[in-house]
Amino acid sequence: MPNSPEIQSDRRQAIRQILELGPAGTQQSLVDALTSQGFVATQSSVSRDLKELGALKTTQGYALPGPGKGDEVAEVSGLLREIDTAGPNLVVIKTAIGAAQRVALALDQSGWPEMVGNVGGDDTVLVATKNAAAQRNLLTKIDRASARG
Amino acid sequence: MPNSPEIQSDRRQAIRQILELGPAGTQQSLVDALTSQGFVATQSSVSRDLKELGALKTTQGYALPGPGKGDEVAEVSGLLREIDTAGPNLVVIKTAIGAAQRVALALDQSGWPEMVGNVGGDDTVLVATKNAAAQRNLLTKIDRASARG
DNA sequence: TTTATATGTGCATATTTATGCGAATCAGAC
DNA sequence: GTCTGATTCGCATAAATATGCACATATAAA
Repeated sequence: MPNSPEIQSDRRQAIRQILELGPAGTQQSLVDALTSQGFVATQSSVSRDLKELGALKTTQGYALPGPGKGDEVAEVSGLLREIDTAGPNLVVIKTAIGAAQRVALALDQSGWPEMVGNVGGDDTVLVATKNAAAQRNLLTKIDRASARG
Repeated sequence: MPNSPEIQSDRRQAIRQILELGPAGTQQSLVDALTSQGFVATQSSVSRDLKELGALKTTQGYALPGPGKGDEVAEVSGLLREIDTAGPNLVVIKTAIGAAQRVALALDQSGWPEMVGNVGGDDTVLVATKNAAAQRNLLTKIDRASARG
């Protein structure tokens, strides 16, 4: 029953848009909102999507992280210099001189699930990724975080 | 079985300290941590405490809002000028000229439960509070938010 | 004091969320 | 085409969280 990757990604984009309008009280309410937009999804998928999107559950409901909590990487985005990959399991991040430790810490704190772990040197952070898909997602997330930070 | 208000407030302070050390995965883990500090509480109370504290549930677990999401008031704290009360059900906030609407909006978005509602004029916001205790809590929260903002 | 009102709590449970598992689909190798 | 392995999904259910209710205590008024 898997959808094409496109549909999954469209659905997540839709969730992002819905949450921008305001917090969603429950996952079921998101399912309903998605349904009315023509997406087919269950609470299970929404639960997984929200984790993937890094959504926060506030007193009001689910929301996407703004700058600050839940967005640790954005705070150090100014220190990033260059990002590249080496195979499907490694991301190489060049940072400002001496900033690699700080960036590595921020990545650790982000809790992004596609990272297996990382090591910070002086101006380079090596990030181990689970696979190619996780690697792609990680690059996207760093981009998005940088746009905010 | 109610504890004295002091114990409740101490317990919440303890939760705040625990969360500063790192996110708590589940409410039960908080109960255990509290127990080991000599507090008696159940998951029910912790659930209520977390709501009251405005805690966020992130992918990592429960955490307190830093600057940003969940802390809307901090972002406008620079616009606040003077805060006073009028009876147990009204808080009067003087703001920078023309900023009252913005402050009122931030208060709305905060979702703080002790507010029944509020109205923003030009440089004054009137906030209706449920009762004296809610009013006290609200003042405390605004103070805390201002310290961060 | 007595009475009335309000608040905090735990228990039990309703509600909500997360996840193990198997099936469906996709991508690539052959 | 047929494999093999990875991924996504829904179902069923486990796990976690929120809450109605009753009661104990506090607070205020008389």
